Amino acid sequence: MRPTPSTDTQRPPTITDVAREAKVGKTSVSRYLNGEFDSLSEALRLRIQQAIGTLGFRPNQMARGLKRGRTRMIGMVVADISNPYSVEVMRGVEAACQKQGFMLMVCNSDNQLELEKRYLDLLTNYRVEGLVINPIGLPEEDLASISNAGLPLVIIDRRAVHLQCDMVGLDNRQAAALATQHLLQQGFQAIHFFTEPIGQISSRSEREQALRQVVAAAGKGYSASTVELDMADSAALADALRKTLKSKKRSAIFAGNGRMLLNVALGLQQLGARWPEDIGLLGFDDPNWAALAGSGITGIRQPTFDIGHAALDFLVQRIDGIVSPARMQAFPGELIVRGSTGAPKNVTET
Amino acid sequence: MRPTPSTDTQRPPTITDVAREAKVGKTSVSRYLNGEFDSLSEALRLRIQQAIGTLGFRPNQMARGLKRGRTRMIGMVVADISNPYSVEVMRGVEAACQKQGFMLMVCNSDNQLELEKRYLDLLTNYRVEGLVINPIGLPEEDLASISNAGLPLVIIDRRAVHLQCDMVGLDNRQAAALATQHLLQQGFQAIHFFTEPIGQISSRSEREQALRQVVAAAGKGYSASTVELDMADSAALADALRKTLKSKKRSAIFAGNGRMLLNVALGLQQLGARWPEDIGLLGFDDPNWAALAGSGITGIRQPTFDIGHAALDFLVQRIDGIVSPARMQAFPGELIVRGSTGAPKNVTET
DNA sequence: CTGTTAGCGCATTCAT
DNA sequence: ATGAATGCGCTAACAG
Repeated sequence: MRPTPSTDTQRPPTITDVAREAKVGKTSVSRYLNGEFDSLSEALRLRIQQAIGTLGFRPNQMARGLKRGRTRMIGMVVADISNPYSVEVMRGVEAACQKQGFMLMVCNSDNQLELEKRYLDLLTNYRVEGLVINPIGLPEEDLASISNAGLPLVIIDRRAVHLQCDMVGLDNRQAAALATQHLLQQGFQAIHFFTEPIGQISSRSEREQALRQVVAAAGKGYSASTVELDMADSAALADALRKTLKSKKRSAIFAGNGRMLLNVALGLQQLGARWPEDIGLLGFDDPNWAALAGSGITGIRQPTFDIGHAALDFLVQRIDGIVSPARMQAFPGELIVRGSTGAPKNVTET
Repeated sequence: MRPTPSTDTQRPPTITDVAREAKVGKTSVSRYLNGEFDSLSEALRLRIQQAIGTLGFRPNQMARGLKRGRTRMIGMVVADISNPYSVEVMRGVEAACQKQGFMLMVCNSDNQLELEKRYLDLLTNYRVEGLVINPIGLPEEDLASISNAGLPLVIIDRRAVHLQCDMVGLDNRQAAALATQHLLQQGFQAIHFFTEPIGQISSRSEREQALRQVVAAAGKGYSASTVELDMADSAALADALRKTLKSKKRSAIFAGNGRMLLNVALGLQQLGARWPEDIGLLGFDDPNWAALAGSGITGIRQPTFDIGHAALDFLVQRIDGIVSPARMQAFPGELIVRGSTGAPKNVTET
């Protein structure tokens, strides 16, 4: 007996096939699939189980979704999947999804607004039951239209002003203040905040504001500056670094996120500058390589997994029909101190 | 006029709603949706367009999928999403998906075999049209059952022996040989391959074999050893490192992937060992922080994005019905030389 | 060019 | 305890 001919691409067996094979009605099979064993005789249950096995039947989720009006799918759109921060958040979301019986569709908008829109559309069309989004900018209009359409939505790492929807993220003010105080304590007098363009992005502006506030409160003699940089523009970065290194005061660079921290560190290295001897260095996200770079880089660790998990929990509550005003959950950041913010000492040679 | 009452969760408008609103038949709306404008009068087209707009109608992909028998969804299961390698591959797959009009569902099996199985099941139930998988071990049985069910499948970074399906990955032998030759040229005599448990995982064993082969060909005086380590077991790692550091010969550690490289570097740092002074260091994956660690770490860069892209191209060909024996595409690796494999010199003090 | 009809695979009344 | 019939939103014949 030779294998099935070219028509190897059999369409998958349907509930009807199972019913026929088991010599029962489709209804009974459906009941079996939904675990309604109370209303099934032992005999039927066994026949059905048998039939499903021999046919290799798998219930079509599309059809179920269509019928029940719920797909058990969650969509997630991430601004930059190559940022480990996003990946960690995603892991939290996924773990929570699994506990709750949802399937996660992840899309990477790759920092392109157009792509983000497209994915939002697509996910909507696929009738996901909820959306977790870490938006690029903050296309409040687009998001509003989604939210208004009744689709539950939770935003990560951004605070929307005009939009009524749940938000989860870091307590940026607390975290930035914590780090800035540390820098001042360590004797740094000029703090340079290196960030991607702040624009309308709340997490960035909150970090900047808190930084400035703490520095201002420290009195004169202390200064804060902000450098907005495009991640791709390494020339601009080098310029800014050179300028910063010339500062008379004891200076430190505060990187707005893990990627920026990487770029800054690489840039400093190329310029032959070392931390903390030539300049202090500290960044958000505490990437896993932070201990390796020179004498280690001080960082702010975010509870990324929890953030993702919390986001999905919010979402599921909405899906389950809870009504409540928009909520906001801000997790505290933790300061991990390493060599790059060591006390000023120019004594390297013994 | 107060806002819509509690029933704010309106079900989305359907094609029927549009048809009624535009005073046309559902068929015409369907035609409109599918771009069959040739068979639509200007008048109808406009009315439909109008109706879609005012209703905010979005075609239900589930229903379309059910009807047409194709969902335009691709499933991807990744063994470890927190490995940047996987993320980069995923970006390649996603980019290709978009070009081809597919939607990608990504799942992270988190190195748990059970989870992997579950996700494979789930994706199958959702009737994805193809599967890209970077398997944990190589559950050939499970994969075989999928493949035999007629679902196109492409495996990433693994070579399946008994399984007939397309594979995409690195040319592990070439890459490992290239790196090993470099180490020998640089004067290293004992090469220690640090890897996660090799098991049935072809990429790992191929790397090891190529390494041993090159070392063997170099003649006596040269030696190769393999250390298999669980990523979580830092004590075992420390032990292994201590042992390696005691070696009389000029030694180098060859890390089996980026994560292992990170752990090794951190471990060495904790032991106070430096590269290349105390030991040579080199690893697969060339992580983006490699230049920052000490005098930089030499790495093997993989064309991850291309790998992902190629995988999806293979997959789509299968989906489009191409019949051909299992194919295998192996991309070459590139050696990025940095300080960690510098020539042996114990002259650090001037 | 346009509309009517009949399912896609499944869950759900409603009978029996 | 079981099954027949109906419809979810959409596309694809098949008529006009």
